[in-house]
This record gives sequence, C-alpha cells and structure tokens, in this order.
Amino acid sequence: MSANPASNANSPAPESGTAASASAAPSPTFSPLYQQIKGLITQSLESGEWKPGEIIPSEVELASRYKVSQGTVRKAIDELAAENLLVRRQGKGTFVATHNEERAQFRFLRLLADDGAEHPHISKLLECRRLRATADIARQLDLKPADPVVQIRRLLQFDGENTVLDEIWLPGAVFRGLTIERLADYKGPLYAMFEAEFGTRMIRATEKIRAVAAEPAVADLLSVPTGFPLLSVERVSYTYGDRPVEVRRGWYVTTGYYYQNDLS
Amino acid sequence: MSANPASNANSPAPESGTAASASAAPSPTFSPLYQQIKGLITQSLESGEWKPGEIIPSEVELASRYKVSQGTVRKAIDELAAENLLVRRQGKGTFVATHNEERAQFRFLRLLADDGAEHPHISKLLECRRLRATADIARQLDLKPADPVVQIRRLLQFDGENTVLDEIWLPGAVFRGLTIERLADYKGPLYAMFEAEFGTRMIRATEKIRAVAAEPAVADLLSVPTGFPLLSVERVSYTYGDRPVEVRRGWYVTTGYYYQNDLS
DNA sequence: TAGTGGTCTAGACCACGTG
DNA sequence: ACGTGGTCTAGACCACTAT
Repeated sequence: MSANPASNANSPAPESGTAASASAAPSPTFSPLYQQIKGLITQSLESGEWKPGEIIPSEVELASRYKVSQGTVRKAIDELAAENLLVRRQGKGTFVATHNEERAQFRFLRLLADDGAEHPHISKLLECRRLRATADIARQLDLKPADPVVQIRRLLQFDGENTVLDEIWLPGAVFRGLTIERLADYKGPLYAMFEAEFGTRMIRATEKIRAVAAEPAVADLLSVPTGFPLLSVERVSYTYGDRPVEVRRGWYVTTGYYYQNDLS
Repeated sequence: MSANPASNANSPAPESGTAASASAAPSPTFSPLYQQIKGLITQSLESGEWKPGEIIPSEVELASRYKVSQGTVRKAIDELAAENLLVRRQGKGTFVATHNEERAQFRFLRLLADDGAEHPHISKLLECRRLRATADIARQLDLKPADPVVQIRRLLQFDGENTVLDEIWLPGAVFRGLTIERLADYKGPLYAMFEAEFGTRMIRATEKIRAVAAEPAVADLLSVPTGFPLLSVERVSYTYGDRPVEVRRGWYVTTGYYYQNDLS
C-alpha cells in the first residue's frame, strides 16, 4: 500500500497507474487525488451501481478498491455528503441520498405557515401532456427548439386551501412513458418518483423569485382575485454533471404562508 | 508533542489538562477536540483579538498554542471557513472574513437584473432615529419591550430607480452613537460599517419572503401605484453566539430584477 | 528561499449501532 | 464482539505567494 499517487511529478520513476488521469506537468492541470476519487464515486452513483437509499461500500473497502488511503476516500465522501449526494450514519455506514426523507423535501419547497410550522400538503394533478419545447424552455433545458417535452400542471393544497400552482417542463427523451396516471398512482414527492422510476435525481436548483399580479387564469385556479399579489418562482433543476432536467414555474399564495430562506 | 488529548477515558493515567473541558464520562457530554478548538478561535474572533480583514496565526502556530496537532486545528478552521467566518488563501494565510468583499455583499442582497447581471446600487438615507422597541421588535431582538432601539429607513436605487425600501431596527445598547450623519459619511455596505465601527459582525440571517400589495406610503416612496405587487422580505440577522442583532423589513420592486436563490 | 495552506498516508483509538 | 464512521496524531511532500 505504499504506492505514491500523491507524487504527481516527483521521483524519476514515472509510475502513475493509480486511479484517474494523473498529470505529469503539475501547473495547468492539477486535480487532487480525493477529487478524482470523488469523480469515480459520482460515476457509480450516476450509473446506478448504488441506488438512492442503498448503502455504499465502507470507507476501507473503497480505499482498497481505489488503491488510496482511507483518509483520501474520507475526504471525497465528506464533500459528497456536504453536497447532499450521500448521507453518513455513524455506526451504520454511508447511504445514497434520496428525496424520500423529510429533510430532503423541505430543501425544495420552503413554504411555512406564519407560525413557522411545516404543514403537509396534497397535490392535485391538472394536466400532463407531451408537446414541443418553446425556444425559451428549450434553451433552459439545453434542448433544441421543438424537441419533445412533457408538461405537468398541478395544484398544491395546504390545509385544504389552494396555495401553489406549478407548471413543470421535463425533457421528453428522459421522461418517456410518464403519464398522468403514473403520476397519480405514485405516493410521495415528485422528485422521489423521478429518481425511482426514471433514474433522474435532482441535485441542485436555482430559483428566480418575483412578486407579480395574478393573471385571470392563474387567479381562478388559486381562488384569489385577479391582480392579487403572488410569489413567482422560476426554478431550473440540475442532475449529475450539472445538466438541467427540469424547468418549473410556480405561483405561491403567501397569505398565511411564507417562503423561508437562510443566508448562511 | 505526544500528548494524548484524544483519549478522553483511555489509559489509567488521568492526565487531560489540555484545552477545554475534557469529559471523563464519554456518554453524555462528548465534544470533539476540534470543536473545542473551534470555540476557542471563535472567542478570539468575537473578542476582537483578530479583526475583520486581518490575518490570524498560522496553523502550526495555533497548534502549538492549543497543544494539539496541526490536523486538529485544520479541521476547526475548515468548519469556520465553511461558515464564512474565516477565509483561507493558499500560500498567504487565513484571514478574518469581512463584509467589504464583493462576495460577502451578494450573500445578503441577492437582487439581480433580469439578464442575470449584478448591478450596483446607491443608498438614500431617509431617517435614523432612536425609539422604544415595540413588543414585536423586542421579541425578535431578544430585548425587553420598550428597550431603546435605533430605527433606520433607507431607499436603494438600482440604475437610478427606486427599487428597495428598507426599515431596520437595531438594539440601542449596542449601536450607541449611531447617527444619520455617521451613516451618510461611511462609504461601503451597512454591515461593513457595523463590523468596523460597532464591533458587531453579522454571521447569518433568516428571511421570510412574501408577495404583498404596496400600501400607499410604501408605494409613494418606491414610485409605484398603490396595490402594486412587492416582494416583502423580513430578515433577522445574528452575530456570534446566535444572538439576534438586526430586524429588517424590506420591500422590493421586482420589475426588471429578481431575488436569486440557490437550493443546494 | 522560506512560510503558508493543501494533500496524502498510516496507524491508533473512540463513539455508535447491531448482532 | 465486531464493523462502521468519527477523531487525533505525526510526518512527508506539494502548490502557491512573497521576499
């Protein structure tokens, strides 16, 4: 185990066949070993070798597989856990993160009641149809204009009151076979279904938030008067490799509820 | 340097006089060494031993001061850097974070133009007066009702247009001697002034975001019609020890601009 | 050349969860 | 009792920055 992957350009001996691409010239392309290990682990996650909710091999096992020390594997896993791709559980092992946990759900719908409580909600599906991407949606999903997409429209009810209207676009090539029946049958969060049934896990997202006046069609669905102030939330979600796989436009009624954000 | 602070209850020899409170019984109160070091470093930050922008002692120096290994100090600093209290610069040293950096400012005012560009803004002070805390403000600032507070009101202009109206409350005991003149004279962000002139550094904040209809007084100041949809942002900011030291109510005009949030 | 943070290793021991 | 992640150490070397 005394191999020296650390020495990128060290002793005369040019032995380097360890893990990924070890560069000879240190200056332009230098990637720490643990970053390379991180990449290898991410590959296994993306390929489905370890599925959401499952346990991954122990640190010592991964260390021997990749021919590095446990500390190096540890640092790679540390970063992946910080990015919410893995979850560590002391005494048990390291697990692939999933959108089925309580914790993961609040990450992507941070709507709390005025008293700070996290209320449950139910989803009313309005529509699920296949159509061709507009120029705007195509650009955001990194598709060509008129490529096939799936559009979902739904309503979220908090305490029986219509609170959120969502319009969701997904690349049709990835979400082949997605129908409103399958959506209706699935119990649990949308993102949990996407990762379980389509192998597409949402890693991160960016949101653009504005205050807008409700247009008649939206106002009607949300049971508020036309012109009522709504929170407009435009989200783009990304999966492995920072590939965009969802565009979502949401309208939130924020009377009795608020969008919680932490600056830290 | 072969002291063994790691052994909380190890060999018969009960030598443990290292840094903070090393517990004898491992079960109920166990705090890792690096957490204790982290606490000691935080104390030095809070007490002003190392001021914002300044360099702190090197890792080896801190290791010898605290009688632990460099790796333990490193882990403590790693976490403090992740929490934006410290900034590491390879080859130079580790520095106390400050609100004067570009990066730190966007953390607390995430308003971007529709094209994604970060526009500069100028601040127009409206008011700065001392009054007594309402029950609501007192509760949020952890004060007693009718305790003295400072209220600041100001307008932010983006590209010459009134865009943000802020109402800020600060504990009067901490911000003694704060006047509108001093505010007007200071060049730079508000939080940079607070840390430089009052030794109070904002560490983190929580925001409650809603869409509201502009009331006449607010609408007038923001040059929009009454009833216009505005983003309402209620912020509470915290300093060391998670003590709240600022309440801020903001109204944002989000035509041409949006509030950017990243879910990661 | 010297000093700083950054990486990597090897080994020891601890806390936690499960047999 | 055993395996897992979590902590701590000591030492080596690398990359970056300044002098």
